[in-house]
Amino acid sequence: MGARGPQPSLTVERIVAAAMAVLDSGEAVSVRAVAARLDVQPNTIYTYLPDRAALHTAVADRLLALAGPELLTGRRAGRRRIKDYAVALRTVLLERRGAITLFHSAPLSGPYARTISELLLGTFTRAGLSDQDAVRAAQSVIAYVLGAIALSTVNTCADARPGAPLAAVPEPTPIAAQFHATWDSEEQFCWGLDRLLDGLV
Amino acid sequence: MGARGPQPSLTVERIVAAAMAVLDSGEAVSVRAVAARLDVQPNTIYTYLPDRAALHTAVADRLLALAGPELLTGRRAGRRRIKDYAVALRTVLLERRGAITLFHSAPLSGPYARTISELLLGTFTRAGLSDQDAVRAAQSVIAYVLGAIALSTVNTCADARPGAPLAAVPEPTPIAAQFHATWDSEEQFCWGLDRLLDGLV
DNA sequence: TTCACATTTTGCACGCTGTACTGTGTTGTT
DNA sequence: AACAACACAGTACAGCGTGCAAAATGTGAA
Repeated sequence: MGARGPQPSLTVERIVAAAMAVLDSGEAVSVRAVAARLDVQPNTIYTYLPDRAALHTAVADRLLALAGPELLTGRRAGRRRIKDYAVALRTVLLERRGAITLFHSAPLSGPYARTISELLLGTFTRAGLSDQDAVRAAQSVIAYVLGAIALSTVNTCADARPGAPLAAVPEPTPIAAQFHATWDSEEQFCWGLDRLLDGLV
Repeated sequence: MGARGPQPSLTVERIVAAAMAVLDSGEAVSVRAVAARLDVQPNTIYTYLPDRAALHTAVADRLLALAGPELLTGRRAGRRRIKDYAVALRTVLLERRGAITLFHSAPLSGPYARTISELLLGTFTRAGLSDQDAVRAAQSVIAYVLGAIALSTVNTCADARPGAPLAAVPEPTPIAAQFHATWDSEEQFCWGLDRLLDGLV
């Protein structure tokens, strides 16, 4: 039965690994860049993955795994577990330029994404929330975490630009200056996450 | 002094308006699409804006304005104002495919972004928060709102794809099915925002 | 052993993107 | 009238995702 034709030279696994290498090297995760790293024509990728979005989904899933889903298990308090994983994910994503954008061009449908959803849901139901509220809580946490990371990268990448601000901007209030200076602080990230969790559990 | 050379045929204002028209028509906001709508060569845009990121920043700022910053003022409770504006922004961004992505490729440095920052900060300080906590609270709210909208669009756009899931996925728990079905619900959005605000004020 | 066929991989191509460079024409200032 | 500043077009390049046809390659059946 089955496998006629030349032996496949790649696997999805190897493609994702190459994509991770591309990401680590600072380049964008394009189909062509990944193919080049595998010494293969770009089209070959399409034998294993339907399109670029699938590639992005797979890499995003790998990043979720890299952050260490095991942090979401164990005997510590559920709240502590969530914070640990969120901080680890933040680190993983901020260390790689362009990593967070993968989450915007591809759905969270990979196996690790599902695992993490389940773990989050379990944590919240064990904390006493109803099924529906657990769903809402988990989605809220994910929204906050990914949103915060996205804003942090967007605003820190941009401050390198000296550019003219398009329109005359009035004096930034002292408090507003502080506002724009602290986007990428881990402490800020944790503070907001703690306040959200205050409302959840 | 000043304006030598031929009279400019465009303004940043007209460019942003054209970009909004492009966005409303469902196309992506590319330099070329905007230029085409203005019956102008793509390069002409660069006379008025330094690069694509600046265009995106300007359009993102316009979207923030379209949501109605006046919702953030007035005599109603601060919490209510925040919720009203967040819901309006959500609607504005979800109505336009690709709108949220503008916030990921461009910094929030436009005048309306600053205005909204100030209004948020004012709301939180008036609620009794210290300057530092107001900064943190405002950033947290922005992170949640933009993150939730991003996840909502990513996951609803993707469900249209029938595609193979890359790897054998086990039975989705009933609760997990619910999880993936409610990404784009306004009620879910408000619930999470309420919980966050519970922790903030 | 030979043939047919399924399957991978390639080569080529198309249309799209952002944007750098060069030249041309218009304008206000000297 | 000459000049300098400026807007704009034309051309071009390198990159992107990906569709399609042909070639290479291996296995199962005859």
